[in-house]
Amino acid sequence: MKYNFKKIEPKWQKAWNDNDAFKAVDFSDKPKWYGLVEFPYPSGAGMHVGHIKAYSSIEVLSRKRRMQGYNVLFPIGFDSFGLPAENYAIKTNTHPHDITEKNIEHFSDQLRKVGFSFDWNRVIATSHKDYYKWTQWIFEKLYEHDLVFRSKTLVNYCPHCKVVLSNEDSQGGKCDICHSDVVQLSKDVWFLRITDYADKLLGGLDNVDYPDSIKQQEVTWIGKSTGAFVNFKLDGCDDSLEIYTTRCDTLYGVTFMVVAPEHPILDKYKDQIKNWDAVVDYRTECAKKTEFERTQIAKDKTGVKLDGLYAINPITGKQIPLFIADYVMMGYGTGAIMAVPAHDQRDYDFAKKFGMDIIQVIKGGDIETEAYTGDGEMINSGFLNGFTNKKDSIERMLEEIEKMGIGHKGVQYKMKDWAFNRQRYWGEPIPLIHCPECGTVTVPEEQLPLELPDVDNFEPGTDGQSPLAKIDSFVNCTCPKCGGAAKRETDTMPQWAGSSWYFLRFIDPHNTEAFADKEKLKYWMPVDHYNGGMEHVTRHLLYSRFWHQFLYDIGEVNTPEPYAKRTYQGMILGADGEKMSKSKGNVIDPVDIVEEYGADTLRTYVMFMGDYSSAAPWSDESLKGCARFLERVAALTDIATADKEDSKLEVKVHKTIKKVTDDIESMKFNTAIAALMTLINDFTKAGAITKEDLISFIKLLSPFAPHLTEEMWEELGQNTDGKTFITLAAWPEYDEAKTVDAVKEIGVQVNGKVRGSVEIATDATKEEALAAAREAVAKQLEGKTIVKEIYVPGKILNFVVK
RNA sequence: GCGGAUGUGGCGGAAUGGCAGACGCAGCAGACUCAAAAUCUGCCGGUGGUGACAUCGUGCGGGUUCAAGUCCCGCCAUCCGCACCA
Repeated sequence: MKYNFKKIEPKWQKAWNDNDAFKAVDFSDKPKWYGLVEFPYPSGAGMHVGHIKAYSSIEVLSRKRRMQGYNVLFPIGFDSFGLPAENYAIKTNTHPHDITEKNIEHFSDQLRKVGFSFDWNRVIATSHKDYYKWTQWIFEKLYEHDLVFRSKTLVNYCPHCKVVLSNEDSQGGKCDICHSDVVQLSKDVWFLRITDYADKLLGGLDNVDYPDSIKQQEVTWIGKSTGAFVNFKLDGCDDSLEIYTTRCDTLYGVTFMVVAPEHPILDKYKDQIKNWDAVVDYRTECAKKTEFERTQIAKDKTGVKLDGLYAINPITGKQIPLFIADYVMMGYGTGAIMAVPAHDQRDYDFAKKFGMDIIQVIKGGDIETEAYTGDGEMINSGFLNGFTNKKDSIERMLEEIEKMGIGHKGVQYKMKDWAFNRQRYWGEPIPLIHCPECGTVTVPEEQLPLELPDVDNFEPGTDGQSPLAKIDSFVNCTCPKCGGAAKRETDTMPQWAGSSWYFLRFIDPHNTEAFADKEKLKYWMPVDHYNGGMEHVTRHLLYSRFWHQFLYDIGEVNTPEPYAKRTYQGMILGADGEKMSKSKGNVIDPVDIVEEYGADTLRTYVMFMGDYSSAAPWSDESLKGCARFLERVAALTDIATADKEDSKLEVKVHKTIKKVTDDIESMKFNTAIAALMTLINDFTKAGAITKEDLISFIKLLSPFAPHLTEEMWEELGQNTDGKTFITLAAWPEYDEAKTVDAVKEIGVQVNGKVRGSVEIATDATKEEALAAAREAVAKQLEGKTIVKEIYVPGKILNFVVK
């Protein structure tokens, strides 16, 4: 058969579509399998080869599962709210809605051209009102359960995008969207109380199949630490200063305290602070720095001593000085620390610079040169003296602190609550109403969705308000509670809101009564396998687990965790080994490849190019190698003429079935394809093969190259009615007994070095094997005494000689 | 600094402790062709040797083992994530 991808790819895409070949059936008796990929943001640039790689793993697994008799749900949709569309709208004076719909069309077309086996009956888009109705509904549930709160605090702000960002959206001090420096501003912001779920988010990781790298990254991001809160009385004042520490047992070594420049205690006691001007100057200086700068200047400690304000070390009763310094952050712990210079390098550096006392309380190290952070016997510490175990001394001190009533045990997280409102247009309107009489009220459920109104000007206001604030007809409303005049919240939800629950909507995308039917949820959840990018681990993955855990807690879903298994793909780099980018001119457009080489070649290549979770550079030459492979596959119909199966070939076919079956399961797609290439080499050498062998071969290949194999399947007379697809045919079985060679060539070693090889029957006795081996290396054994003979059947023969 | 990963030919990469380099790419040689492309066949880690063969070889240094890319100890390098986190 000649390989004409231009003809066969549209032919089979149409046939699959016309026959609903990939339709997922609710409540089917077959075992269910829910495979998920991260739905794309429909950008103007169209699909990236990265999308193809990210989707191909679940695509291959889905196709294999269908052949193995599963009822497969493999859906696709669009994460269609977001800033790029809005920015583009501003630039080109168009409407984000129109741009988005056009891009969705374009993306759908591209995805179909690659032949992905999505169930297109279930397509969703987060910007459609029948979808965001339920995003708003879930938000209201969160609100009802006190997981939404408003607070005026220091938040991350992107001056370029003019929006407040969550901590997750400003990792590394850079805006997630435009990569410009984020600044810290005090703003009145809506938060989701994700920290209430910190322990559940941690604990849930024990019950899911995620790679360690992903689990570890989430654990680090959540950043749980256990320690103690301790109150230090301010000398001559009624107030105490509360600190957080993980080493309360070093209390005897505290020689000063440091508070963050933004700490409220400063303003309260500004009359007592004699050098208030210096304090204000220092604060101004700090406020100028971005979060990034502040954490980068880690070497040189700066600070100002508070003149006239002192604290009392509660355990020693000694008066100790107070400082402000920007190495203490307002956002972690209490924004104040007890400094133990002898055993904390930061405190040590600070103490050296400002001439503070350094009292050693743990034996070890050399306090003259640096802080000692290791373990050791407690000294200079009253009742703790002699303790050698850190755990015991902390325990004992905690007891004392609680007895004295100056503190208690506590837990801290690095993760912060989720800053949730965005001062932008193209997102879900937050369904809240501000009533002067009743306070904040949610939009009644029957009024959802709260529709995003049309706007002429998408430019965000300079006053830090969303474009919606300019629409009087939207802003002014009546309070659902008292009927009085009220105003709507005009900010919208962040990019991540819609994607925090989309996998649930796929289960029942057209439901108008609920976000999804409970019975259907019970049938399909959890997602069996979810593949996506490493960059979403501390964003989308964390957020969606949080929402799902919440929905579980209120009885809306039946599984505590949304995803049973999560994997990730490695990036496809440009041919130059650099990350693909327009400015470098190394971007590969998947549609160009489909047009020039066909979708099957593209699909096979992205799965063959290397280890799935590692980055690998694009190579046009290697791509051509895959095109050659498929051409050779097509030509196999010409040699499928043998009547009887060659027994050697039979073993090879069974071995390949086993290997491909197992390798796809463990996501070793590259070696699965390599095994098929090896088999085709064997087929070619044999000159003629049976039709049965060819059928097994094309079945194994069909998840990777579905169009070509579908055409061959038809050519081989297996699809006479036009709808008996290979895509739905039974996956080949192998016979374990037939995966073993009757005779195998085995290496023969002398003192661990290979000196020959010998063909040995699989059922040969040890004596027979050794006898044959002795002959094979007779030259090396001559004049030597054999000390030991090792025979590992099927593996190796080794003689230890003297 | 902490956490995770990786290090193997010219390149992408294979190897449940058992003949390192499967498979593919590139390269070389040959066939076909007036020629080129395509295709097919063969070779293809380094060094020495016409050759069978010898010898070295999986980031570096040690160790365990009949046998180490793989296990253990100590380094080095690169990538990713977190980071003055108290």
